[in-house]
Amino acid sequence: MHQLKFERIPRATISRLAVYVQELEVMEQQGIKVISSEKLAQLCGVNPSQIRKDLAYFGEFGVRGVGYYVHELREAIRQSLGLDRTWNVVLVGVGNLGRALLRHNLLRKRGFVIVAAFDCDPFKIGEEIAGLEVNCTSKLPKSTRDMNVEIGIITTPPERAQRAANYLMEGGIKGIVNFAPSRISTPENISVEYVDFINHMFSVAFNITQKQIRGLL
Amino acid sequence: MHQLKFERIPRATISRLAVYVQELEVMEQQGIKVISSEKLAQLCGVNPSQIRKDLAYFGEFGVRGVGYYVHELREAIRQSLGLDRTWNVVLVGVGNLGRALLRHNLLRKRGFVIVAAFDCDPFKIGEEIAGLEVNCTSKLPKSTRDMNVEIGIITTPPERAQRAANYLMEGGIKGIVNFAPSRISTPENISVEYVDFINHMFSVAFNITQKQIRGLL
DNA sequence: CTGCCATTGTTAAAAAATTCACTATGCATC
DNA sequence: GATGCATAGTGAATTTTTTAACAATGGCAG
Ligand SMILES: NC(=O)c1ccc[n+]([C@@H]2O[C@H](COP(=O)([O-])OP(=O)(O)OC[C@H]3O[C@@H](n4cnc5c(N)ncnc54)[C@H](O)[C@@H]3O)[C@@H](O)[C@H]2O)c1
Ligand SMILES: NC(=O)c1ccc[n+]([C@@H]2O[C@H](COP(=O)([O-])OP(=O)(O)OC[C@H]3O[C@@H](n4cnc5c(N)ncnc54)[C@H](O)[C@@H]3O)[C@@H](O)[C@H]2O)c1
Repeated sequence: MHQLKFERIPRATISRLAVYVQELEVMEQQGIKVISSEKLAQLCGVNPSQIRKDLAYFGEFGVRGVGYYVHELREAIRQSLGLDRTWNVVLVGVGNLGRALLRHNLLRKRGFVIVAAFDCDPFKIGEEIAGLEVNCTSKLPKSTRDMNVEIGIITTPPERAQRAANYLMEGGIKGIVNFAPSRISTPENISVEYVDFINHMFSVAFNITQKQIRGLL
Repeated sequence: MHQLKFERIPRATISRLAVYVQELEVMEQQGIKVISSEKLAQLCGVNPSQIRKDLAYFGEFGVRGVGYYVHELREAIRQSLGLDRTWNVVLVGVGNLGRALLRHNLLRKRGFVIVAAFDCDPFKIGEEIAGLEVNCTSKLPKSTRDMNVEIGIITTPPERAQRAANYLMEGGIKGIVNFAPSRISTPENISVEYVDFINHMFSVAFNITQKQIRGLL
């Protein structure tokens, strides 16, 4: 009776589901078999209703009076999000951050496999990082088509992000995760996400300032 | 008549303000002197009312019939957020990501100065990165107090994040930006922000999947 | 097999955030 | 100095998201 809802799913829900998955994995490692929304909520720093609601978008995964089976819930979320498969990814801009991401194993663990890396700097082309050779950006469109890549990661300087995005789109990419602090323009059918860490710095600074101001009153 | 409002300011507003600042800086470099909420909204991918509302939390910065003076608006936002000063920051966990952040100059440009870096790996201690010597984590609490550090960045593996946070709190830190994918527990008076990039990967993957499902119907 | 307990799934209420629509006002022009 | 125009500021309406409350139900004890 549930199976597929046509409600729009809030962006914030996806964000939280990522957190749930992470916490569930830790529990699984610790051998915890069952968890209630109450306890999970506590660990994730959210409201228990919120968890039940988030999950309700996708189906019924719990057992009333018992809770959620940790392993099954994790699997259910992964499936719901379309993460129960491998996604081919390319990375554009092999600088400090690009290298860190290439060497990072969490992506692969989640099914995102970086199959190629590109840079426009001749000194970087040919270099090998994490078992991957850096290629010239001009080869990007053909490579991504040949390798059936669906997602592109941009880690170029901000003023180059649009150019990188254009290459990716030329290569038939369907989604972009942009780490550069600049907006890019793309047609409607491309999903774009911006990873911005400076806003978190702003937020912490602002909160500290606020508390100090409040404290003075 | 405005000066200080006691409304709670939405987290999302701060996030957008960071985007506005970035776009305003680009305009300033291009020599653009004045911008309307309409145009800025277009560049930032938001609604013009949203911009006016966001700014209204802090004051009146525009000129009716004209728009906003780019430089003044940028300054006004920076001031409103408490970014018109220098923030001393320390970083814990000098791995791939930690190094990338240490070498990154956007932080400094925004007034966040990393004054010390710590790691527990004896092979890393003593190494110099971006003009900063890596110190032993055991020295962290004393150092942060001595250097008047207010913000800590965590880039350790997730299972070490809590420990890193404890050291930071021992050092009298007021806010934490955690790049590790694990929740940390802290007393109320510490501001914590989680930088999570995997949820953006999830989101793009999910959106692509959704579109494909929709397309089939 | 019955009834109780715990905890989910869900509906309703509340709160928060966004967008709209309009009012106010600074600036330029005549 | 008055008039028109463009655009900011703002209160109200709308939409979205979160939280609370509770009815439904699986498991377990007796
Ligand atoms: N370093 C960090 O910790 C960090 C953190 C968050 C965000 N960022 C952002 O990520 C981006 C990269 O940061 P970084 O520190 O790695 O910078 P970087 O200068 O070290 O690396 C940028 C790389 O992109 C390459 N490049 C430039 N134009 C290109 C193009 N058109 N096509 C392909 N490659 C191109 C350069 O050759 C260079 O290798 C920046 O936008 C930065 O603001 C960095
Ligand atoms: N690499 C990336 O691109 C990336 C991106 C996003 C998030 N992250 C997250 O950031 C964190 C760091 O990632 P990484 O790739 O740099 O890992 P890494 O293993 O390269 O670096 C971790 C560093 O932390 C140090 N460390 C461990 N325990 C410590 C402790 N108790 N005190 C001080 N230092 C300690 C280690 O010695 C090591 O140098 C991880 O949690 C990762 O999930 C990484």
